[in-house]
Amino acid sequence: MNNNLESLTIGSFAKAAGVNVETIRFYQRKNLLPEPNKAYGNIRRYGESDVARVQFIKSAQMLGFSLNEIAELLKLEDGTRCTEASKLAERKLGDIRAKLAVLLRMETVLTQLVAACHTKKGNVSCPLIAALQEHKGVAT
Amino acid sequence: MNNNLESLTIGSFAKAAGVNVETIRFYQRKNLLPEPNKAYGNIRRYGESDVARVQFIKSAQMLGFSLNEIAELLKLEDGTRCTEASKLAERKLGDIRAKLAVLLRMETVLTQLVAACHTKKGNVSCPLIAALQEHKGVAT
DNA sequence: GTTACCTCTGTACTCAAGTACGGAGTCAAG
DNA sequence: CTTGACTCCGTACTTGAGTACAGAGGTAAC
Repeated sequence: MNNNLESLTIGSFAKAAGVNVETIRFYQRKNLLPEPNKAYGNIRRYGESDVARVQFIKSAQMLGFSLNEIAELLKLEDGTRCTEASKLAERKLGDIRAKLAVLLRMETVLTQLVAACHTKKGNVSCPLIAALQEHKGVAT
Repeated sequence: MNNNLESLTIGSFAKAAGVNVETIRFYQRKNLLPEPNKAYGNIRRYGESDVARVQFIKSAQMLGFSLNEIAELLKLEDGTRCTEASKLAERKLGDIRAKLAVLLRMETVLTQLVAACHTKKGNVSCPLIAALQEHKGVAT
């Protein structure tokens, strides 16, 4: 199950990670993925950890992080020195908590909307925008 | 405080919403914003609700929603018929909860990382990727 | 030892989401 | 009634994130 040796060619790697081969190459050019040293025959091999890394990139993208920001996050994984890492982590935590707050508010409002629809069965409008504004009432 | 009349020209509107004038026009072309009927002199006027709408778009973008997806979310706000709205809301809730789950996991891991750095003051590496993988162990 | 299917490198194309710009019209102040 | 700042409309350019493709080489199976 934990087959950790570098055994995948770029094609099967891409398939395993659920992306295009060209995407892999693109990430390598961007230094989001290390270019593995090519064993004999000029052909590169990849392992499970590379697959996980690509999936992480994709998850983070879904959350609105750009590839540059993801590169920062990956620096944490890659074990930068501690002070530096912790600075970075704290900044990223800020971003993440801000996103969490907005998403949570969206979730609440949508849940209420769905509930309202189910009970009232009438025309309901959704104060989605207003709900997201609430926190702004505090300080402008 | 709640100055709700349509009083802003596109320039002040853009400034109030924190975006470029061209962005406003672009959103209008994309039907993310209604084009207000131009009063005399061929010049359009905007109100507070338009500002809120643009800010909503920007928030949702930060969270990884595309403009097309945001258009869907805005349909909810705009009071579509209830059955339809509730279907859409439930789908979007799914998206949002998935994002929440990932963000929460990121938050946990980063928090731990920061704590570890502060106490150990040594070299700590961050199992960020591994942490995001955990849920995948259940069903592949 | 050739055939079919891979990989490698590099360059070019695409698509979403803006940004910039040119030329014409508008408006408020001086 | 002109000047400066703003708006309108349309088209073109830019940037981020890939995708596609051409031409050359590798490789495993027949």
